[in-house]
Amino acid sequence: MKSVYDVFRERGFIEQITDESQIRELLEEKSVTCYIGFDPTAASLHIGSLVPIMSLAHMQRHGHRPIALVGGGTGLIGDPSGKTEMRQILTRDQIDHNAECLKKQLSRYIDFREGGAVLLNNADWLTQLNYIEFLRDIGRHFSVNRMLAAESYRVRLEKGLNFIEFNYMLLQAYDFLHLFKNYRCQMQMGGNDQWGNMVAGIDLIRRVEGETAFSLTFPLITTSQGNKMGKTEKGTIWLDAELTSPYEYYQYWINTEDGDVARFLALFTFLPMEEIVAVKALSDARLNMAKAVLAFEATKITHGEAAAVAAWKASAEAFGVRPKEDGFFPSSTIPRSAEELDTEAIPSLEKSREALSPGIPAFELFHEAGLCASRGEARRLIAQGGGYVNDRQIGAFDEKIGLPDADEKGEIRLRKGKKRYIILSVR
RNA sequence: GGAGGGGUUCCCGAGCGGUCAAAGGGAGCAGACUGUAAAUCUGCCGGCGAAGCCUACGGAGGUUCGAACCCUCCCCCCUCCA
Repeated sequence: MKSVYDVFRERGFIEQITDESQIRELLEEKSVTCYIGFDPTAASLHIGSLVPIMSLAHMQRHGHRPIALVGGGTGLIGDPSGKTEMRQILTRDQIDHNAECLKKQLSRYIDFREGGAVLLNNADWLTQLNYIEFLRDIGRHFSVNRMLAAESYRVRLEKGLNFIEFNYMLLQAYDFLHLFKNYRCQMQMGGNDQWGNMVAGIDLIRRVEGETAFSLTFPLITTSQGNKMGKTEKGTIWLDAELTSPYEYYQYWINTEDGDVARFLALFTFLPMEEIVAVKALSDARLNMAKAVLAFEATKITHGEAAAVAAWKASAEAFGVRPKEDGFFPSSTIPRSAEELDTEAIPSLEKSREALSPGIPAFELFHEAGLCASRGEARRLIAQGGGYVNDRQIGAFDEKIGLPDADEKGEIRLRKGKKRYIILSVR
């Protein structure tokens, strides 16, 4: 059986790693406890956290013990990076609330039940620290000279760095030490920007405990366009179904750029690599089959099978079914035939008969349906030919939309451009 | 604490008394082309609207017929000196 190390390697999870051969051996031979920190700055995680999440899931699947660490302590100080943003000082209550939400969310991917993964909040120990003690016990192990030489600080030294930010490394290193002592956590994983902090933690553990710990960083995942993942017109793609519906989530993935499909399948699904490799042989429109599989599997992991099927049905209804060739991704549970498609998962809006019978000007409807941010935008959109009713281009911005436009199911399909649908149903 | 430089529309960044809803770029949206891809070209890109009005250039006042642009105070950021 493949070790989780091999899995990380072949699926593209590894950017940097401290001691490759030792880590490989360790992961092959025994159950290892590892941790990743998550910032509780919001009540939901987004796509940017998916790589860390998937890595923890892989760890658990291979018999290791993941710790998801919510950064409640650092959240109390406020993440000082990013000078344009106000330092958001979250209250303990907010942090606790967010931590609860994150736990619930992470439970979809990782099993936190007894004996499984562990969820911790570093506020539990960081807020208990005594400054003088901390300086004497921990601070003395850190060389300022060395910290200043670190790559992660060098950039900041030109732009300005305040003391809180400078301390961040110590706190994170202390977290690692704490987990090492109390949970025998030997490995930290995280984004590549965390490398310096992780190494500081390893260093601290060596100095205080005289033992060796490890770290592994993930590459910063960008699209082949060089963009950060998870940003669209509507903003962040969240993992919470309330914030980003499964349908939208599915749509995000199915719109993956050609060059990213195989890489994303490896990172964001559990499908076997042997099947993913086959994608490389696909090109042009046939590659779209793989995008559908990616979208389906990714949606399934985050929102469950039923939601994924609903998103698939709605997408197939709106955009047409993408054929799957026989033997294509046998491990995927994506629907293979299009029997009953429906539009249930497509965002919808209800309107009463009375409201619709006189007809509503198209631009007002587009605005109200949330397809356009303002009436002005809706006017422009329609004037430029980007507004459609039931796949018919709307001629004038104030064209009346009403009951005659409804089909036998009492549905009117509003569309913005090629991709965004809203179903208006007559109540 | 002292000296200097800054805070402009989603981001970067011009503007430095009227012609400024504010150049240019990026992002975004739409159209054409397509494969719900990319690239390319074109148009749009504060709100409400028929002219016009309203809200915007860190905050609060002031000078002016008129201020993003001048003055005063305040807040924040950066650089150098202590």
